[in-house]
Amino acid sequence: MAGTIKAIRGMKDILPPETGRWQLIEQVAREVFDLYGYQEMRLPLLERTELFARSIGADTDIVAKEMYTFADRHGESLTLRPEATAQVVRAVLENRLERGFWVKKYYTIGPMFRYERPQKGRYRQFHQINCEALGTDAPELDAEVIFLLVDILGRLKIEQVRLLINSLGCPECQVDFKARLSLFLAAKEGWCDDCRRRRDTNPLRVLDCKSQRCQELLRPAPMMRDCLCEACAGHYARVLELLGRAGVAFEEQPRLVRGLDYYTRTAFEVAAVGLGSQDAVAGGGRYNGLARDLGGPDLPGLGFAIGEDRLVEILPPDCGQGRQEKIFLAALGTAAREVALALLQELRQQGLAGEMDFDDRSLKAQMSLADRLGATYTVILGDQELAQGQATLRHMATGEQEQVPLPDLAPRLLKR
RNA sequence: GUGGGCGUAGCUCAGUUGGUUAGAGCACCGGGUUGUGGCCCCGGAGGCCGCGGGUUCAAUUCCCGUCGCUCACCCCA
Repeated sequence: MAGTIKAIRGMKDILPPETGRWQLIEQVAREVFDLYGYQEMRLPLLERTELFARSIGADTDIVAKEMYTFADRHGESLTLRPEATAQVVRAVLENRLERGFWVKKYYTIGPMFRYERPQKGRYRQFHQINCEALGTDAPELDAEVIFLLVDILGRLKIEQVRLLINSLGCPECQVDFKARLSLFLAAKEGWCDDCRRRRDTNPLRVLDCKSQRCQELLRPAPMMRDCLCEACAGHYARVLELLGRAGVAFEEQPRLVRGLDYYTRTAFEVAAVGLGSQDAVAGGGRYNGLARDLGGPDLPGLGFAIGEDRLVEILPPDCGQGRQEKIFLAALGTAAREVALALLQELRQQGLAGEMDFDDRSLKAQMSLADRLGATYTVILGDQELAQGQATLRHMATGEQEQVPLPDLAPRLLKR
């Protein structure tokens, strides 16, 4: 329609029946979170810009060119959240939730915003299911978080995914590694334009360049694995061991790096087929220094985000179709409508879904409506039925009909 | 930010080597059943052929621009 207002670029309406798939995903996720001891947080969409600049890293693509940032009416710089982790940590610190010796486990579900060029699986408003666990550096927690993620995907019958894992080490390992990597990169020629740029800005990113030429050149490059300090190496080995014992299939991906600066040690990603180039359905890792970077105490933690939009895409097609039993009341005339409305309310109070038409349509039209709404039974109430204190009950699939006394109708329908 | 592809009915798409009333399928509305849905048959409604400019006697068609969608790069979930 020309001239009508349309949704803005990169943002889309999520409509039925697709909303059923979203509900299913969230329902399963909530069940699993509950099983693992997680509680929900509902957080603001807006935060101070500084929160993201300090946590994600001022030089990252997200902060440097993808955030929806603006000044509010008092001139304060605000940003629509591009991710949730920084915000969860902020909320934990602000509300003093980090106190106590146990592990704090939170999840949050909602929209995130990044000003990127939209494409398949990538929107400017997208939705994440976020898991964060804080309070210990124990590798068992890394394993448990990954179990949780695998559990959600498994219950949703998501097939054909790969769990990629790596360790990014601690800041000390990273300094060592970056130095060695930079020397290596500088000593070689033939890098693509992007990588020549990244050589200076973010050498780690060269590692997962998709250019075949660059990957060739990288073959003899130093590996993060070889730069891990003893503690980090031990931590990583233990995580892999625990995953293996639990029978969780994973692939070590020594080149896996993350685009957010706060990650340390364990980093992982779930890649799916059938999503085009934006194939990361979930990603996460450890962020032991994040709380401190945000002015808080030393609070190790890790988490992940599931890209809900992408998950919906790869969910088996028959999922989330919510086939609710329902009845339709076809009433003819004002008096019948009144009786029908009362009956309908009674059925609904008892938990049986039902609908009726209010616009005095023909029986034919009402039958057609009943069919479209997917009614299993239609109750026909007209003058004839009313006069006899009965209603006609029609089973839609078979077409069988019978006369039922009005008082017996509700019990009859509810009993089946 | 860069590059490719595509914009015709609500949806999926034909079509016009530039020419008079622009088509199909699905969906929608009505009729075939004055109180009975689906299937079938018949009929109907629904289009500034994305927008602006140019070429031309004539543009939905060719050219330029623009906007939008889309895929890829980049980046990430």
